[in-house]
Amino acid sequence: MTTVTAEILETKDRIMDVAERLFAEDGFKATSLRSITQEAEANLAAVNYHFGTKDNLIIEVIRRKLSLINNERISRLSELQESGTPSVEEILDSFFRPAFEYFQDASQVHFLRLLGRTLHESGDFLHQLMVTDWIPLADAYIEALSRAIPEVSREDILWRFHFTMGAMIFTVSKMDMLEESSCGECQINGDFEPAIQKLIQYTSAGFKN
Amino acid sequence: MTTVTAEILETKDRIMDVAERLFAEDGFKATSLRSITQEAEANLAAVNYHFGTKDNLIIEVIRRKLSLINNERISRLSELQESGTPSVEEILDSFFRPAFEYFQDASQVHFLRLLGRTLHESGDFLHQLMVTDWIPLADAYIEALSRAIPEVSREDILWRFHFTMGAMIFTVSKMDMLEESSCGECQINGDFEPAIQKLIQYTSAGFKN
DNA sequence: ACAAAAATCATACATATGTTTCAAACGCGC
DNA sequence: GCGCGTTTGAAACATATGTATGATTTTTGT
Repeated sequence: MTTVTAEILETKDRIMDVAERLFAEDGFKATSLRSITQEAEANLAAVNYHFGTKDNLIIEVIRRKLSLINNERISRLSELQESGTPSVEEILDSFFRPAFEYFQDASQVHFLRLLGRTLHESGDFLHQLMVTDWIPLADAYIEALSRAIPEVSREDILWRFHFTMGAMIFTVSKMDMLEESSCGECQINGDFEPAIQKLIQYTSAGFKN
Repeated sequence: MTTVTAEILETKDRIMDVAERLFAEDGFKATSLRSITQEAEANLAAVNYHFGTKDNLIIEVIRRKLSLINNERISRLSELQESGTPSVEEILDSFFRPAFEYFQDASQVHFLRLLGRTLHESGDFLHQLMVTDWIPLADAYIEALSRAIPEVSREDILWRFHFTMGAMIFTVSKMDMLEESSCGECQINGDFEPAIQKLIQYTSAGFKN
């Protein structure tokens, strides 16, 4: 079956959706295939049928949306570079915004959280993702940033890019922390715009010394 | 036995040391008690005897050093505040430095990595640590930062403190990434001073807009 | 309508896990 | 040396896990 019924999602997609959320909430290792298939109303064997192994499942889960985000990043960065040398703010905007706004559906925040968690785990599957998906992207951005602030040494660019990743990842994966208790003022409510603005303001200031 | 033999560590300490490293390397859930006790040359039952449960083990592992770091932070912050209103740089220095330099032994970087990983996991034990150890500390620092830059709204202070945590955590838990491949220039070699300097420079610039 | 392919299902398998149990060994004060 | 609390030891328990296996149902192409 390759045609999609409008009402009911394919088993494969249901599994990926549930896996995405559960991996994000409880972590990769702590999430059992049984809890995934049960909630997805699929058979346990379905995950091995469609994905082979659990490792392959999370790889496909991450890649299906990360590739969209990263393609959008590259696309926007290229567009910026066509009309001159973009500013640090413009570069960072093209990096942050796709991650936040590509999925306006607030439920998709699970994916961002999963991404953040995964970057802090050291599984073998992560290394594969890094090499194929991350390093080329990072190189393009470091190059662009170097041109935007040539007075900053390449070593410092790398440090600050690293810091910036940390700020962004922590923000997306701990967004619920910001919404609760100690920070009643900063509500998100599915509107990421303030978060993006403040993140750009903070990180661009850090970049420009 | 409560007296410590100079040569040989107590079983309890050996278990904690190994657990700290393995939790940091592979994650909490992925690290089995058997792999810990085997490497610590202890019996499997020893962990349950000394710690009760696995959850309790990681709590004790984290707390034994985090409390030292946090006490040092509070101590340095208080000292700063005794002689006037400290600058953002001084405040952040008192926050970062204890985490990096409290353990000059380079092997203790495992603890920092564990701390970073743990903050991105959502176990029940984490919430307990947050309430008792983290929130009071964060409040003190947010208060100090508010006084250092009164022109910045409290909402922005919270956002920027959040970003700063992300930058720091990602740095300590991914320090090996900085040391390899894409960043041949930035070597650490057990000397955290450059990392601290660059982190302070970056985050203080972000704070001061 | 029918046969081939794709997908689903119940179930089994082998293993790994945290935890418990209870006996043996050990350390120390007397 | 002895007795007692503390610590270690080997093994068992109950359960959870990822994966594999065939049979069965559903879908698809013709």
